[in-house]
Amino acid sequence: MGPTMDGTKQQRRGNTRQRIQDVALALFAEQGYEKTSLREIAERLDVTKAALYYHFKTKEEIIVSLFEDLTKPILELIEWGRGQPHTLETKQEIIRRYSEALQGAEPLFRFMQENQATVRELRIGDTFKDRMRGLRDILIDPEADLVDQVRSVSAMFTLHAGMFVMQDIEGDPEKKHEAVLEVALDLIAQAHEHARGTD
Amino acid sequence: MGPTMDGTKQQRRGNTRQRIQDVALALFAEQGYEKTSLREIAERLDVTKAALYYHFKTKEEIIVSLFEDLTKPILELIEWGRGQPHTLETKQEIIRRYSEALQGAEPLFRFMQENQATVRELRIGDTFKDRMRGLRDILIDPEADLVDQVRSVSAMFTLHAGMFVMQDIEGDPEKKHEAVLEVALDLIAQAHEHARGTD
Amino acid sequence: MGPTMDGTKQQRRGNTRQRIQDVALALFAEQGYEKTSLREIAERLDVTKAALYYHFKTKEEIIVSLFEDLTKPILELIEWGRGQPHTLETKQEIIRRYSEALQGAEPLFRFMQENQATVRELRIGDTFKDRMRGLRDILIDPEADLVDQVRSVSAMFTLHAGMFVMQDIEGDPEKKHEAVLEVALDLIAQAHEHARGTD
Amino acid sequence: MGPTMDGTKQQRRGNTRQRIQDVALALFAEQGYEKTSLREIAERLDVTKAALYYHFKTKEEIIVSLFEDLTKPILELIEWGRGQPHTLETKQEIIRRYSEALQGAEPLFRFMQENQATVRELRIGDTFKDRMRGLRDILIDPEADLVDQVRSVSAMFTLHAGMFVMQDIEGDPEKKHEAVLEVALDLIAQAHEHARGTD
DNA sequence: CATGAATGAGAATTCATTCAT
DNA sequence: GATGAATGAATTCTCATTCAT
Repeated sequence: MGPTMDGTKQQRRGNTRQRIQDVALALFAEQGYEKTSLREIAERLDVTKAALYYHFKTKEEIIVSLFEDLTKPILELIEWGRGQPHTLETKQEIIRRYSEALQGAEPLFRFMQENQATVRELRIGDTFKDRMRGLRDILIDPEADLVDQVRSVSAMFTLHAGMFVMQDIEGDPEKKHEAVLEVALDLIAQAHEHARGTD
Repeated sequence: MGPTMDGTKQQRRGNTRQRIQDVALALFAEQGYEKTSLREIAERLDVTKAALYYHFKTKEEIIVSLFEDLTKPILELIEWGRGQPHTLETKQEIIRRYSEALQGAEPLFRFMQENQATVRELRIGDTFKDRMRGLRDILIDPEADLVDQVRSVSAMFTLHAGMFVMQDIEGDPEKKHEAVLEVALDLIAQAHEHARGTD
Repeated sequence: MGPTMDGTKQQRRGNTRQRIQDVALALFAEQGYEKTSLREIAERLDVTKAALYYHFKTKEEIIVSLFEDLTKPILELIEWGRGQPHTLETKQEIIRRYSEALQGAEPLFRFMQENQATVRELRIGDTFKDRMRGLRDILIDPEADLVDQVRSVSAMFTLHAGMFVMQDIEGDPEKKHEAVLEVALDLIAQAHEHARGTD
Repeated sequence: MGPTMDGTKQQRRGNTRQRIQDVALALFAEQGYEKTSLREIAERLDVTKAALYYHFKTKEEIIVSLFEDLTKPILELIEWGRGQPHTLETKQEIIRRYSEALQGAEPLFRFMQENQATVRELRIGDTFKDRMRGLRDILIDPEADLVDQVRSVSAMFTLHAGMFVMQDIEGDPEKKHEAVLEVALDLIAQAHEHARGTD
């Protein structure tokens, strides 16, 4: 007498919350947050709007929960980075792992990138900005040349651009990804070298 | 008993269309397109919503008109670039002028960047993408190494990042701008050099 | 074989039913019936909404049960009054005991007074009106002068007003209560005297 | 081509706001505030819900506007009373004019009385309480005997009771009204006399 | 040029209620 | 005795848009 008596009907177990998150994220990423209505999410799941409200108190809470669940790796990355010496190796490791984290939650980050205006007004807005700043502060030497500071920021944004803009450049995705990572690592290396020379 | 009975009130001549555009752009850039209602725009201008409809047939047309008015420099830049040889000098000139164009219409580009999901669904979406691609095709050598192609794209995005993300790095705005430009030019130069070697 | 099937005093072992009533009454009295949701009641008790439905078939049944439990003294008072002669003493006793009944179930009566529009649509509405009429018919001599009939009604309402409006007049609560009772008794006495004179 | 082209259609002039107020007050008084939905009001007027929102920003604003329009006489009465000496004549005049004011806006006052719990949460709640206190302070001598203070309050509440409760006592409405007024005046007189004696 | 009045569609949210477990 | 999960109906409110004047 398990909770699933047949495989034909949908499994109404404890996974509804998860399914809401999945569908919501897909729609948010595709159409944007404002353009995605709860009606649409509910319809796609074949439940009522009220069911969504059983699992999430507000529409915002859906995106907040996604954010919290999916950006944990980045939070951990920042915490790890803070404890490391500001060496080139650390920075390279940050870039590499950040790249991986981005890929691990691609739809969420596409959403964050394409709905910045919206996100700014949401509760996650500040949290997100804080994290970006956290990463930046690990990558940047505050006394470094301004140009090199820009290089570090540029490295991060190259990864972002790599996710979205590079998509319509032809080529093997795997290869493109490697190329993006290489440019980012290169920028970081350039930024770091000069800084050393300046020391 | 015309609309202007005294000269004390603001000059309600023929500039209403322009004023609508200004206020709309400011609000779109600040809050996003969906979150900005026509009521809000009208209120800020102290006219009725219906007045907006005298000047623009739809809400979308307001943003379209802004886009068309403000991105003309970029369109011209692309046309100019297409007629030039693919030399480093050309590319550098493109980067320089693109940077200027971005600054000349900062709120619009901030809006485009922060409302990508929305923009994609709007009529301007495709136009914008086409322009980005136009620029890219001038900057990129299709036979170049993938890594160098990424460098070129990265140069463009460094300019974008420079507009928005760099804002909360401290420093003289003028100097920051120069630094951003330098990194972009540097990336372009690196991309070009290798390509030459490959030739 | 229902969980509550005895006519004697309740005080069931599982006191949840009682707790629901207590919390519900407190909230109904504070915020009104419509503004108080079952979710709120359940949350305050730290049970689920469904638990409420185990004890009461509907929201209305909660207030009905409260009404029935708490107005029994008044029902008994009416029954007692009906068997008495229409003397001044009887009327005075009614007023005195009514005043006590009101105080014994203050939150309920505050609720009834402040939610008349709602109560009217509920099942208890008619019952309540019947009781009020019952009391009135004991206090009023139908052949008495209209002015004296008003005096009798006014006596009752003075008690009501005493409960709620007098609260923000300063003074010892006990003393205020006595003063209210005195005015009510006085009105009844005046009404009665004239009636006698008319006889 | 005046605003009315035919008599068949409803007169869509400047009276919609007024019509909304009328229908809303009727429904609020009949069913209570919460039980009356904007849909119902709109349907009864044969306009859309959105039309209501053109004239009133929120549901609450409808009742606020009614309150402000209809209780002005009472406000003026209080202001007048404040400037008068605290004689019996003044108090009697207050009672008389208050009684008239109540009758002039009967549905509103019935609504206020029967929806006190709701009104308390609304913006008008405090205003209303203030007015009641204003009246009370004119009628009451603060150094008077507590019993006489109660008499004054009771006079006011007799008028209230007279509006609503007396309805189901048989008799000519005009006569009943006079009787109610007489009892109220009587209470005020009794309260005043004693006070004089105490002075 | 512009307004006043209105609409139709749709949004997020809340509620009392149900029922299998 | 109670819960977890869900529903259906309703609610307040907002928005882009229209049109006669």
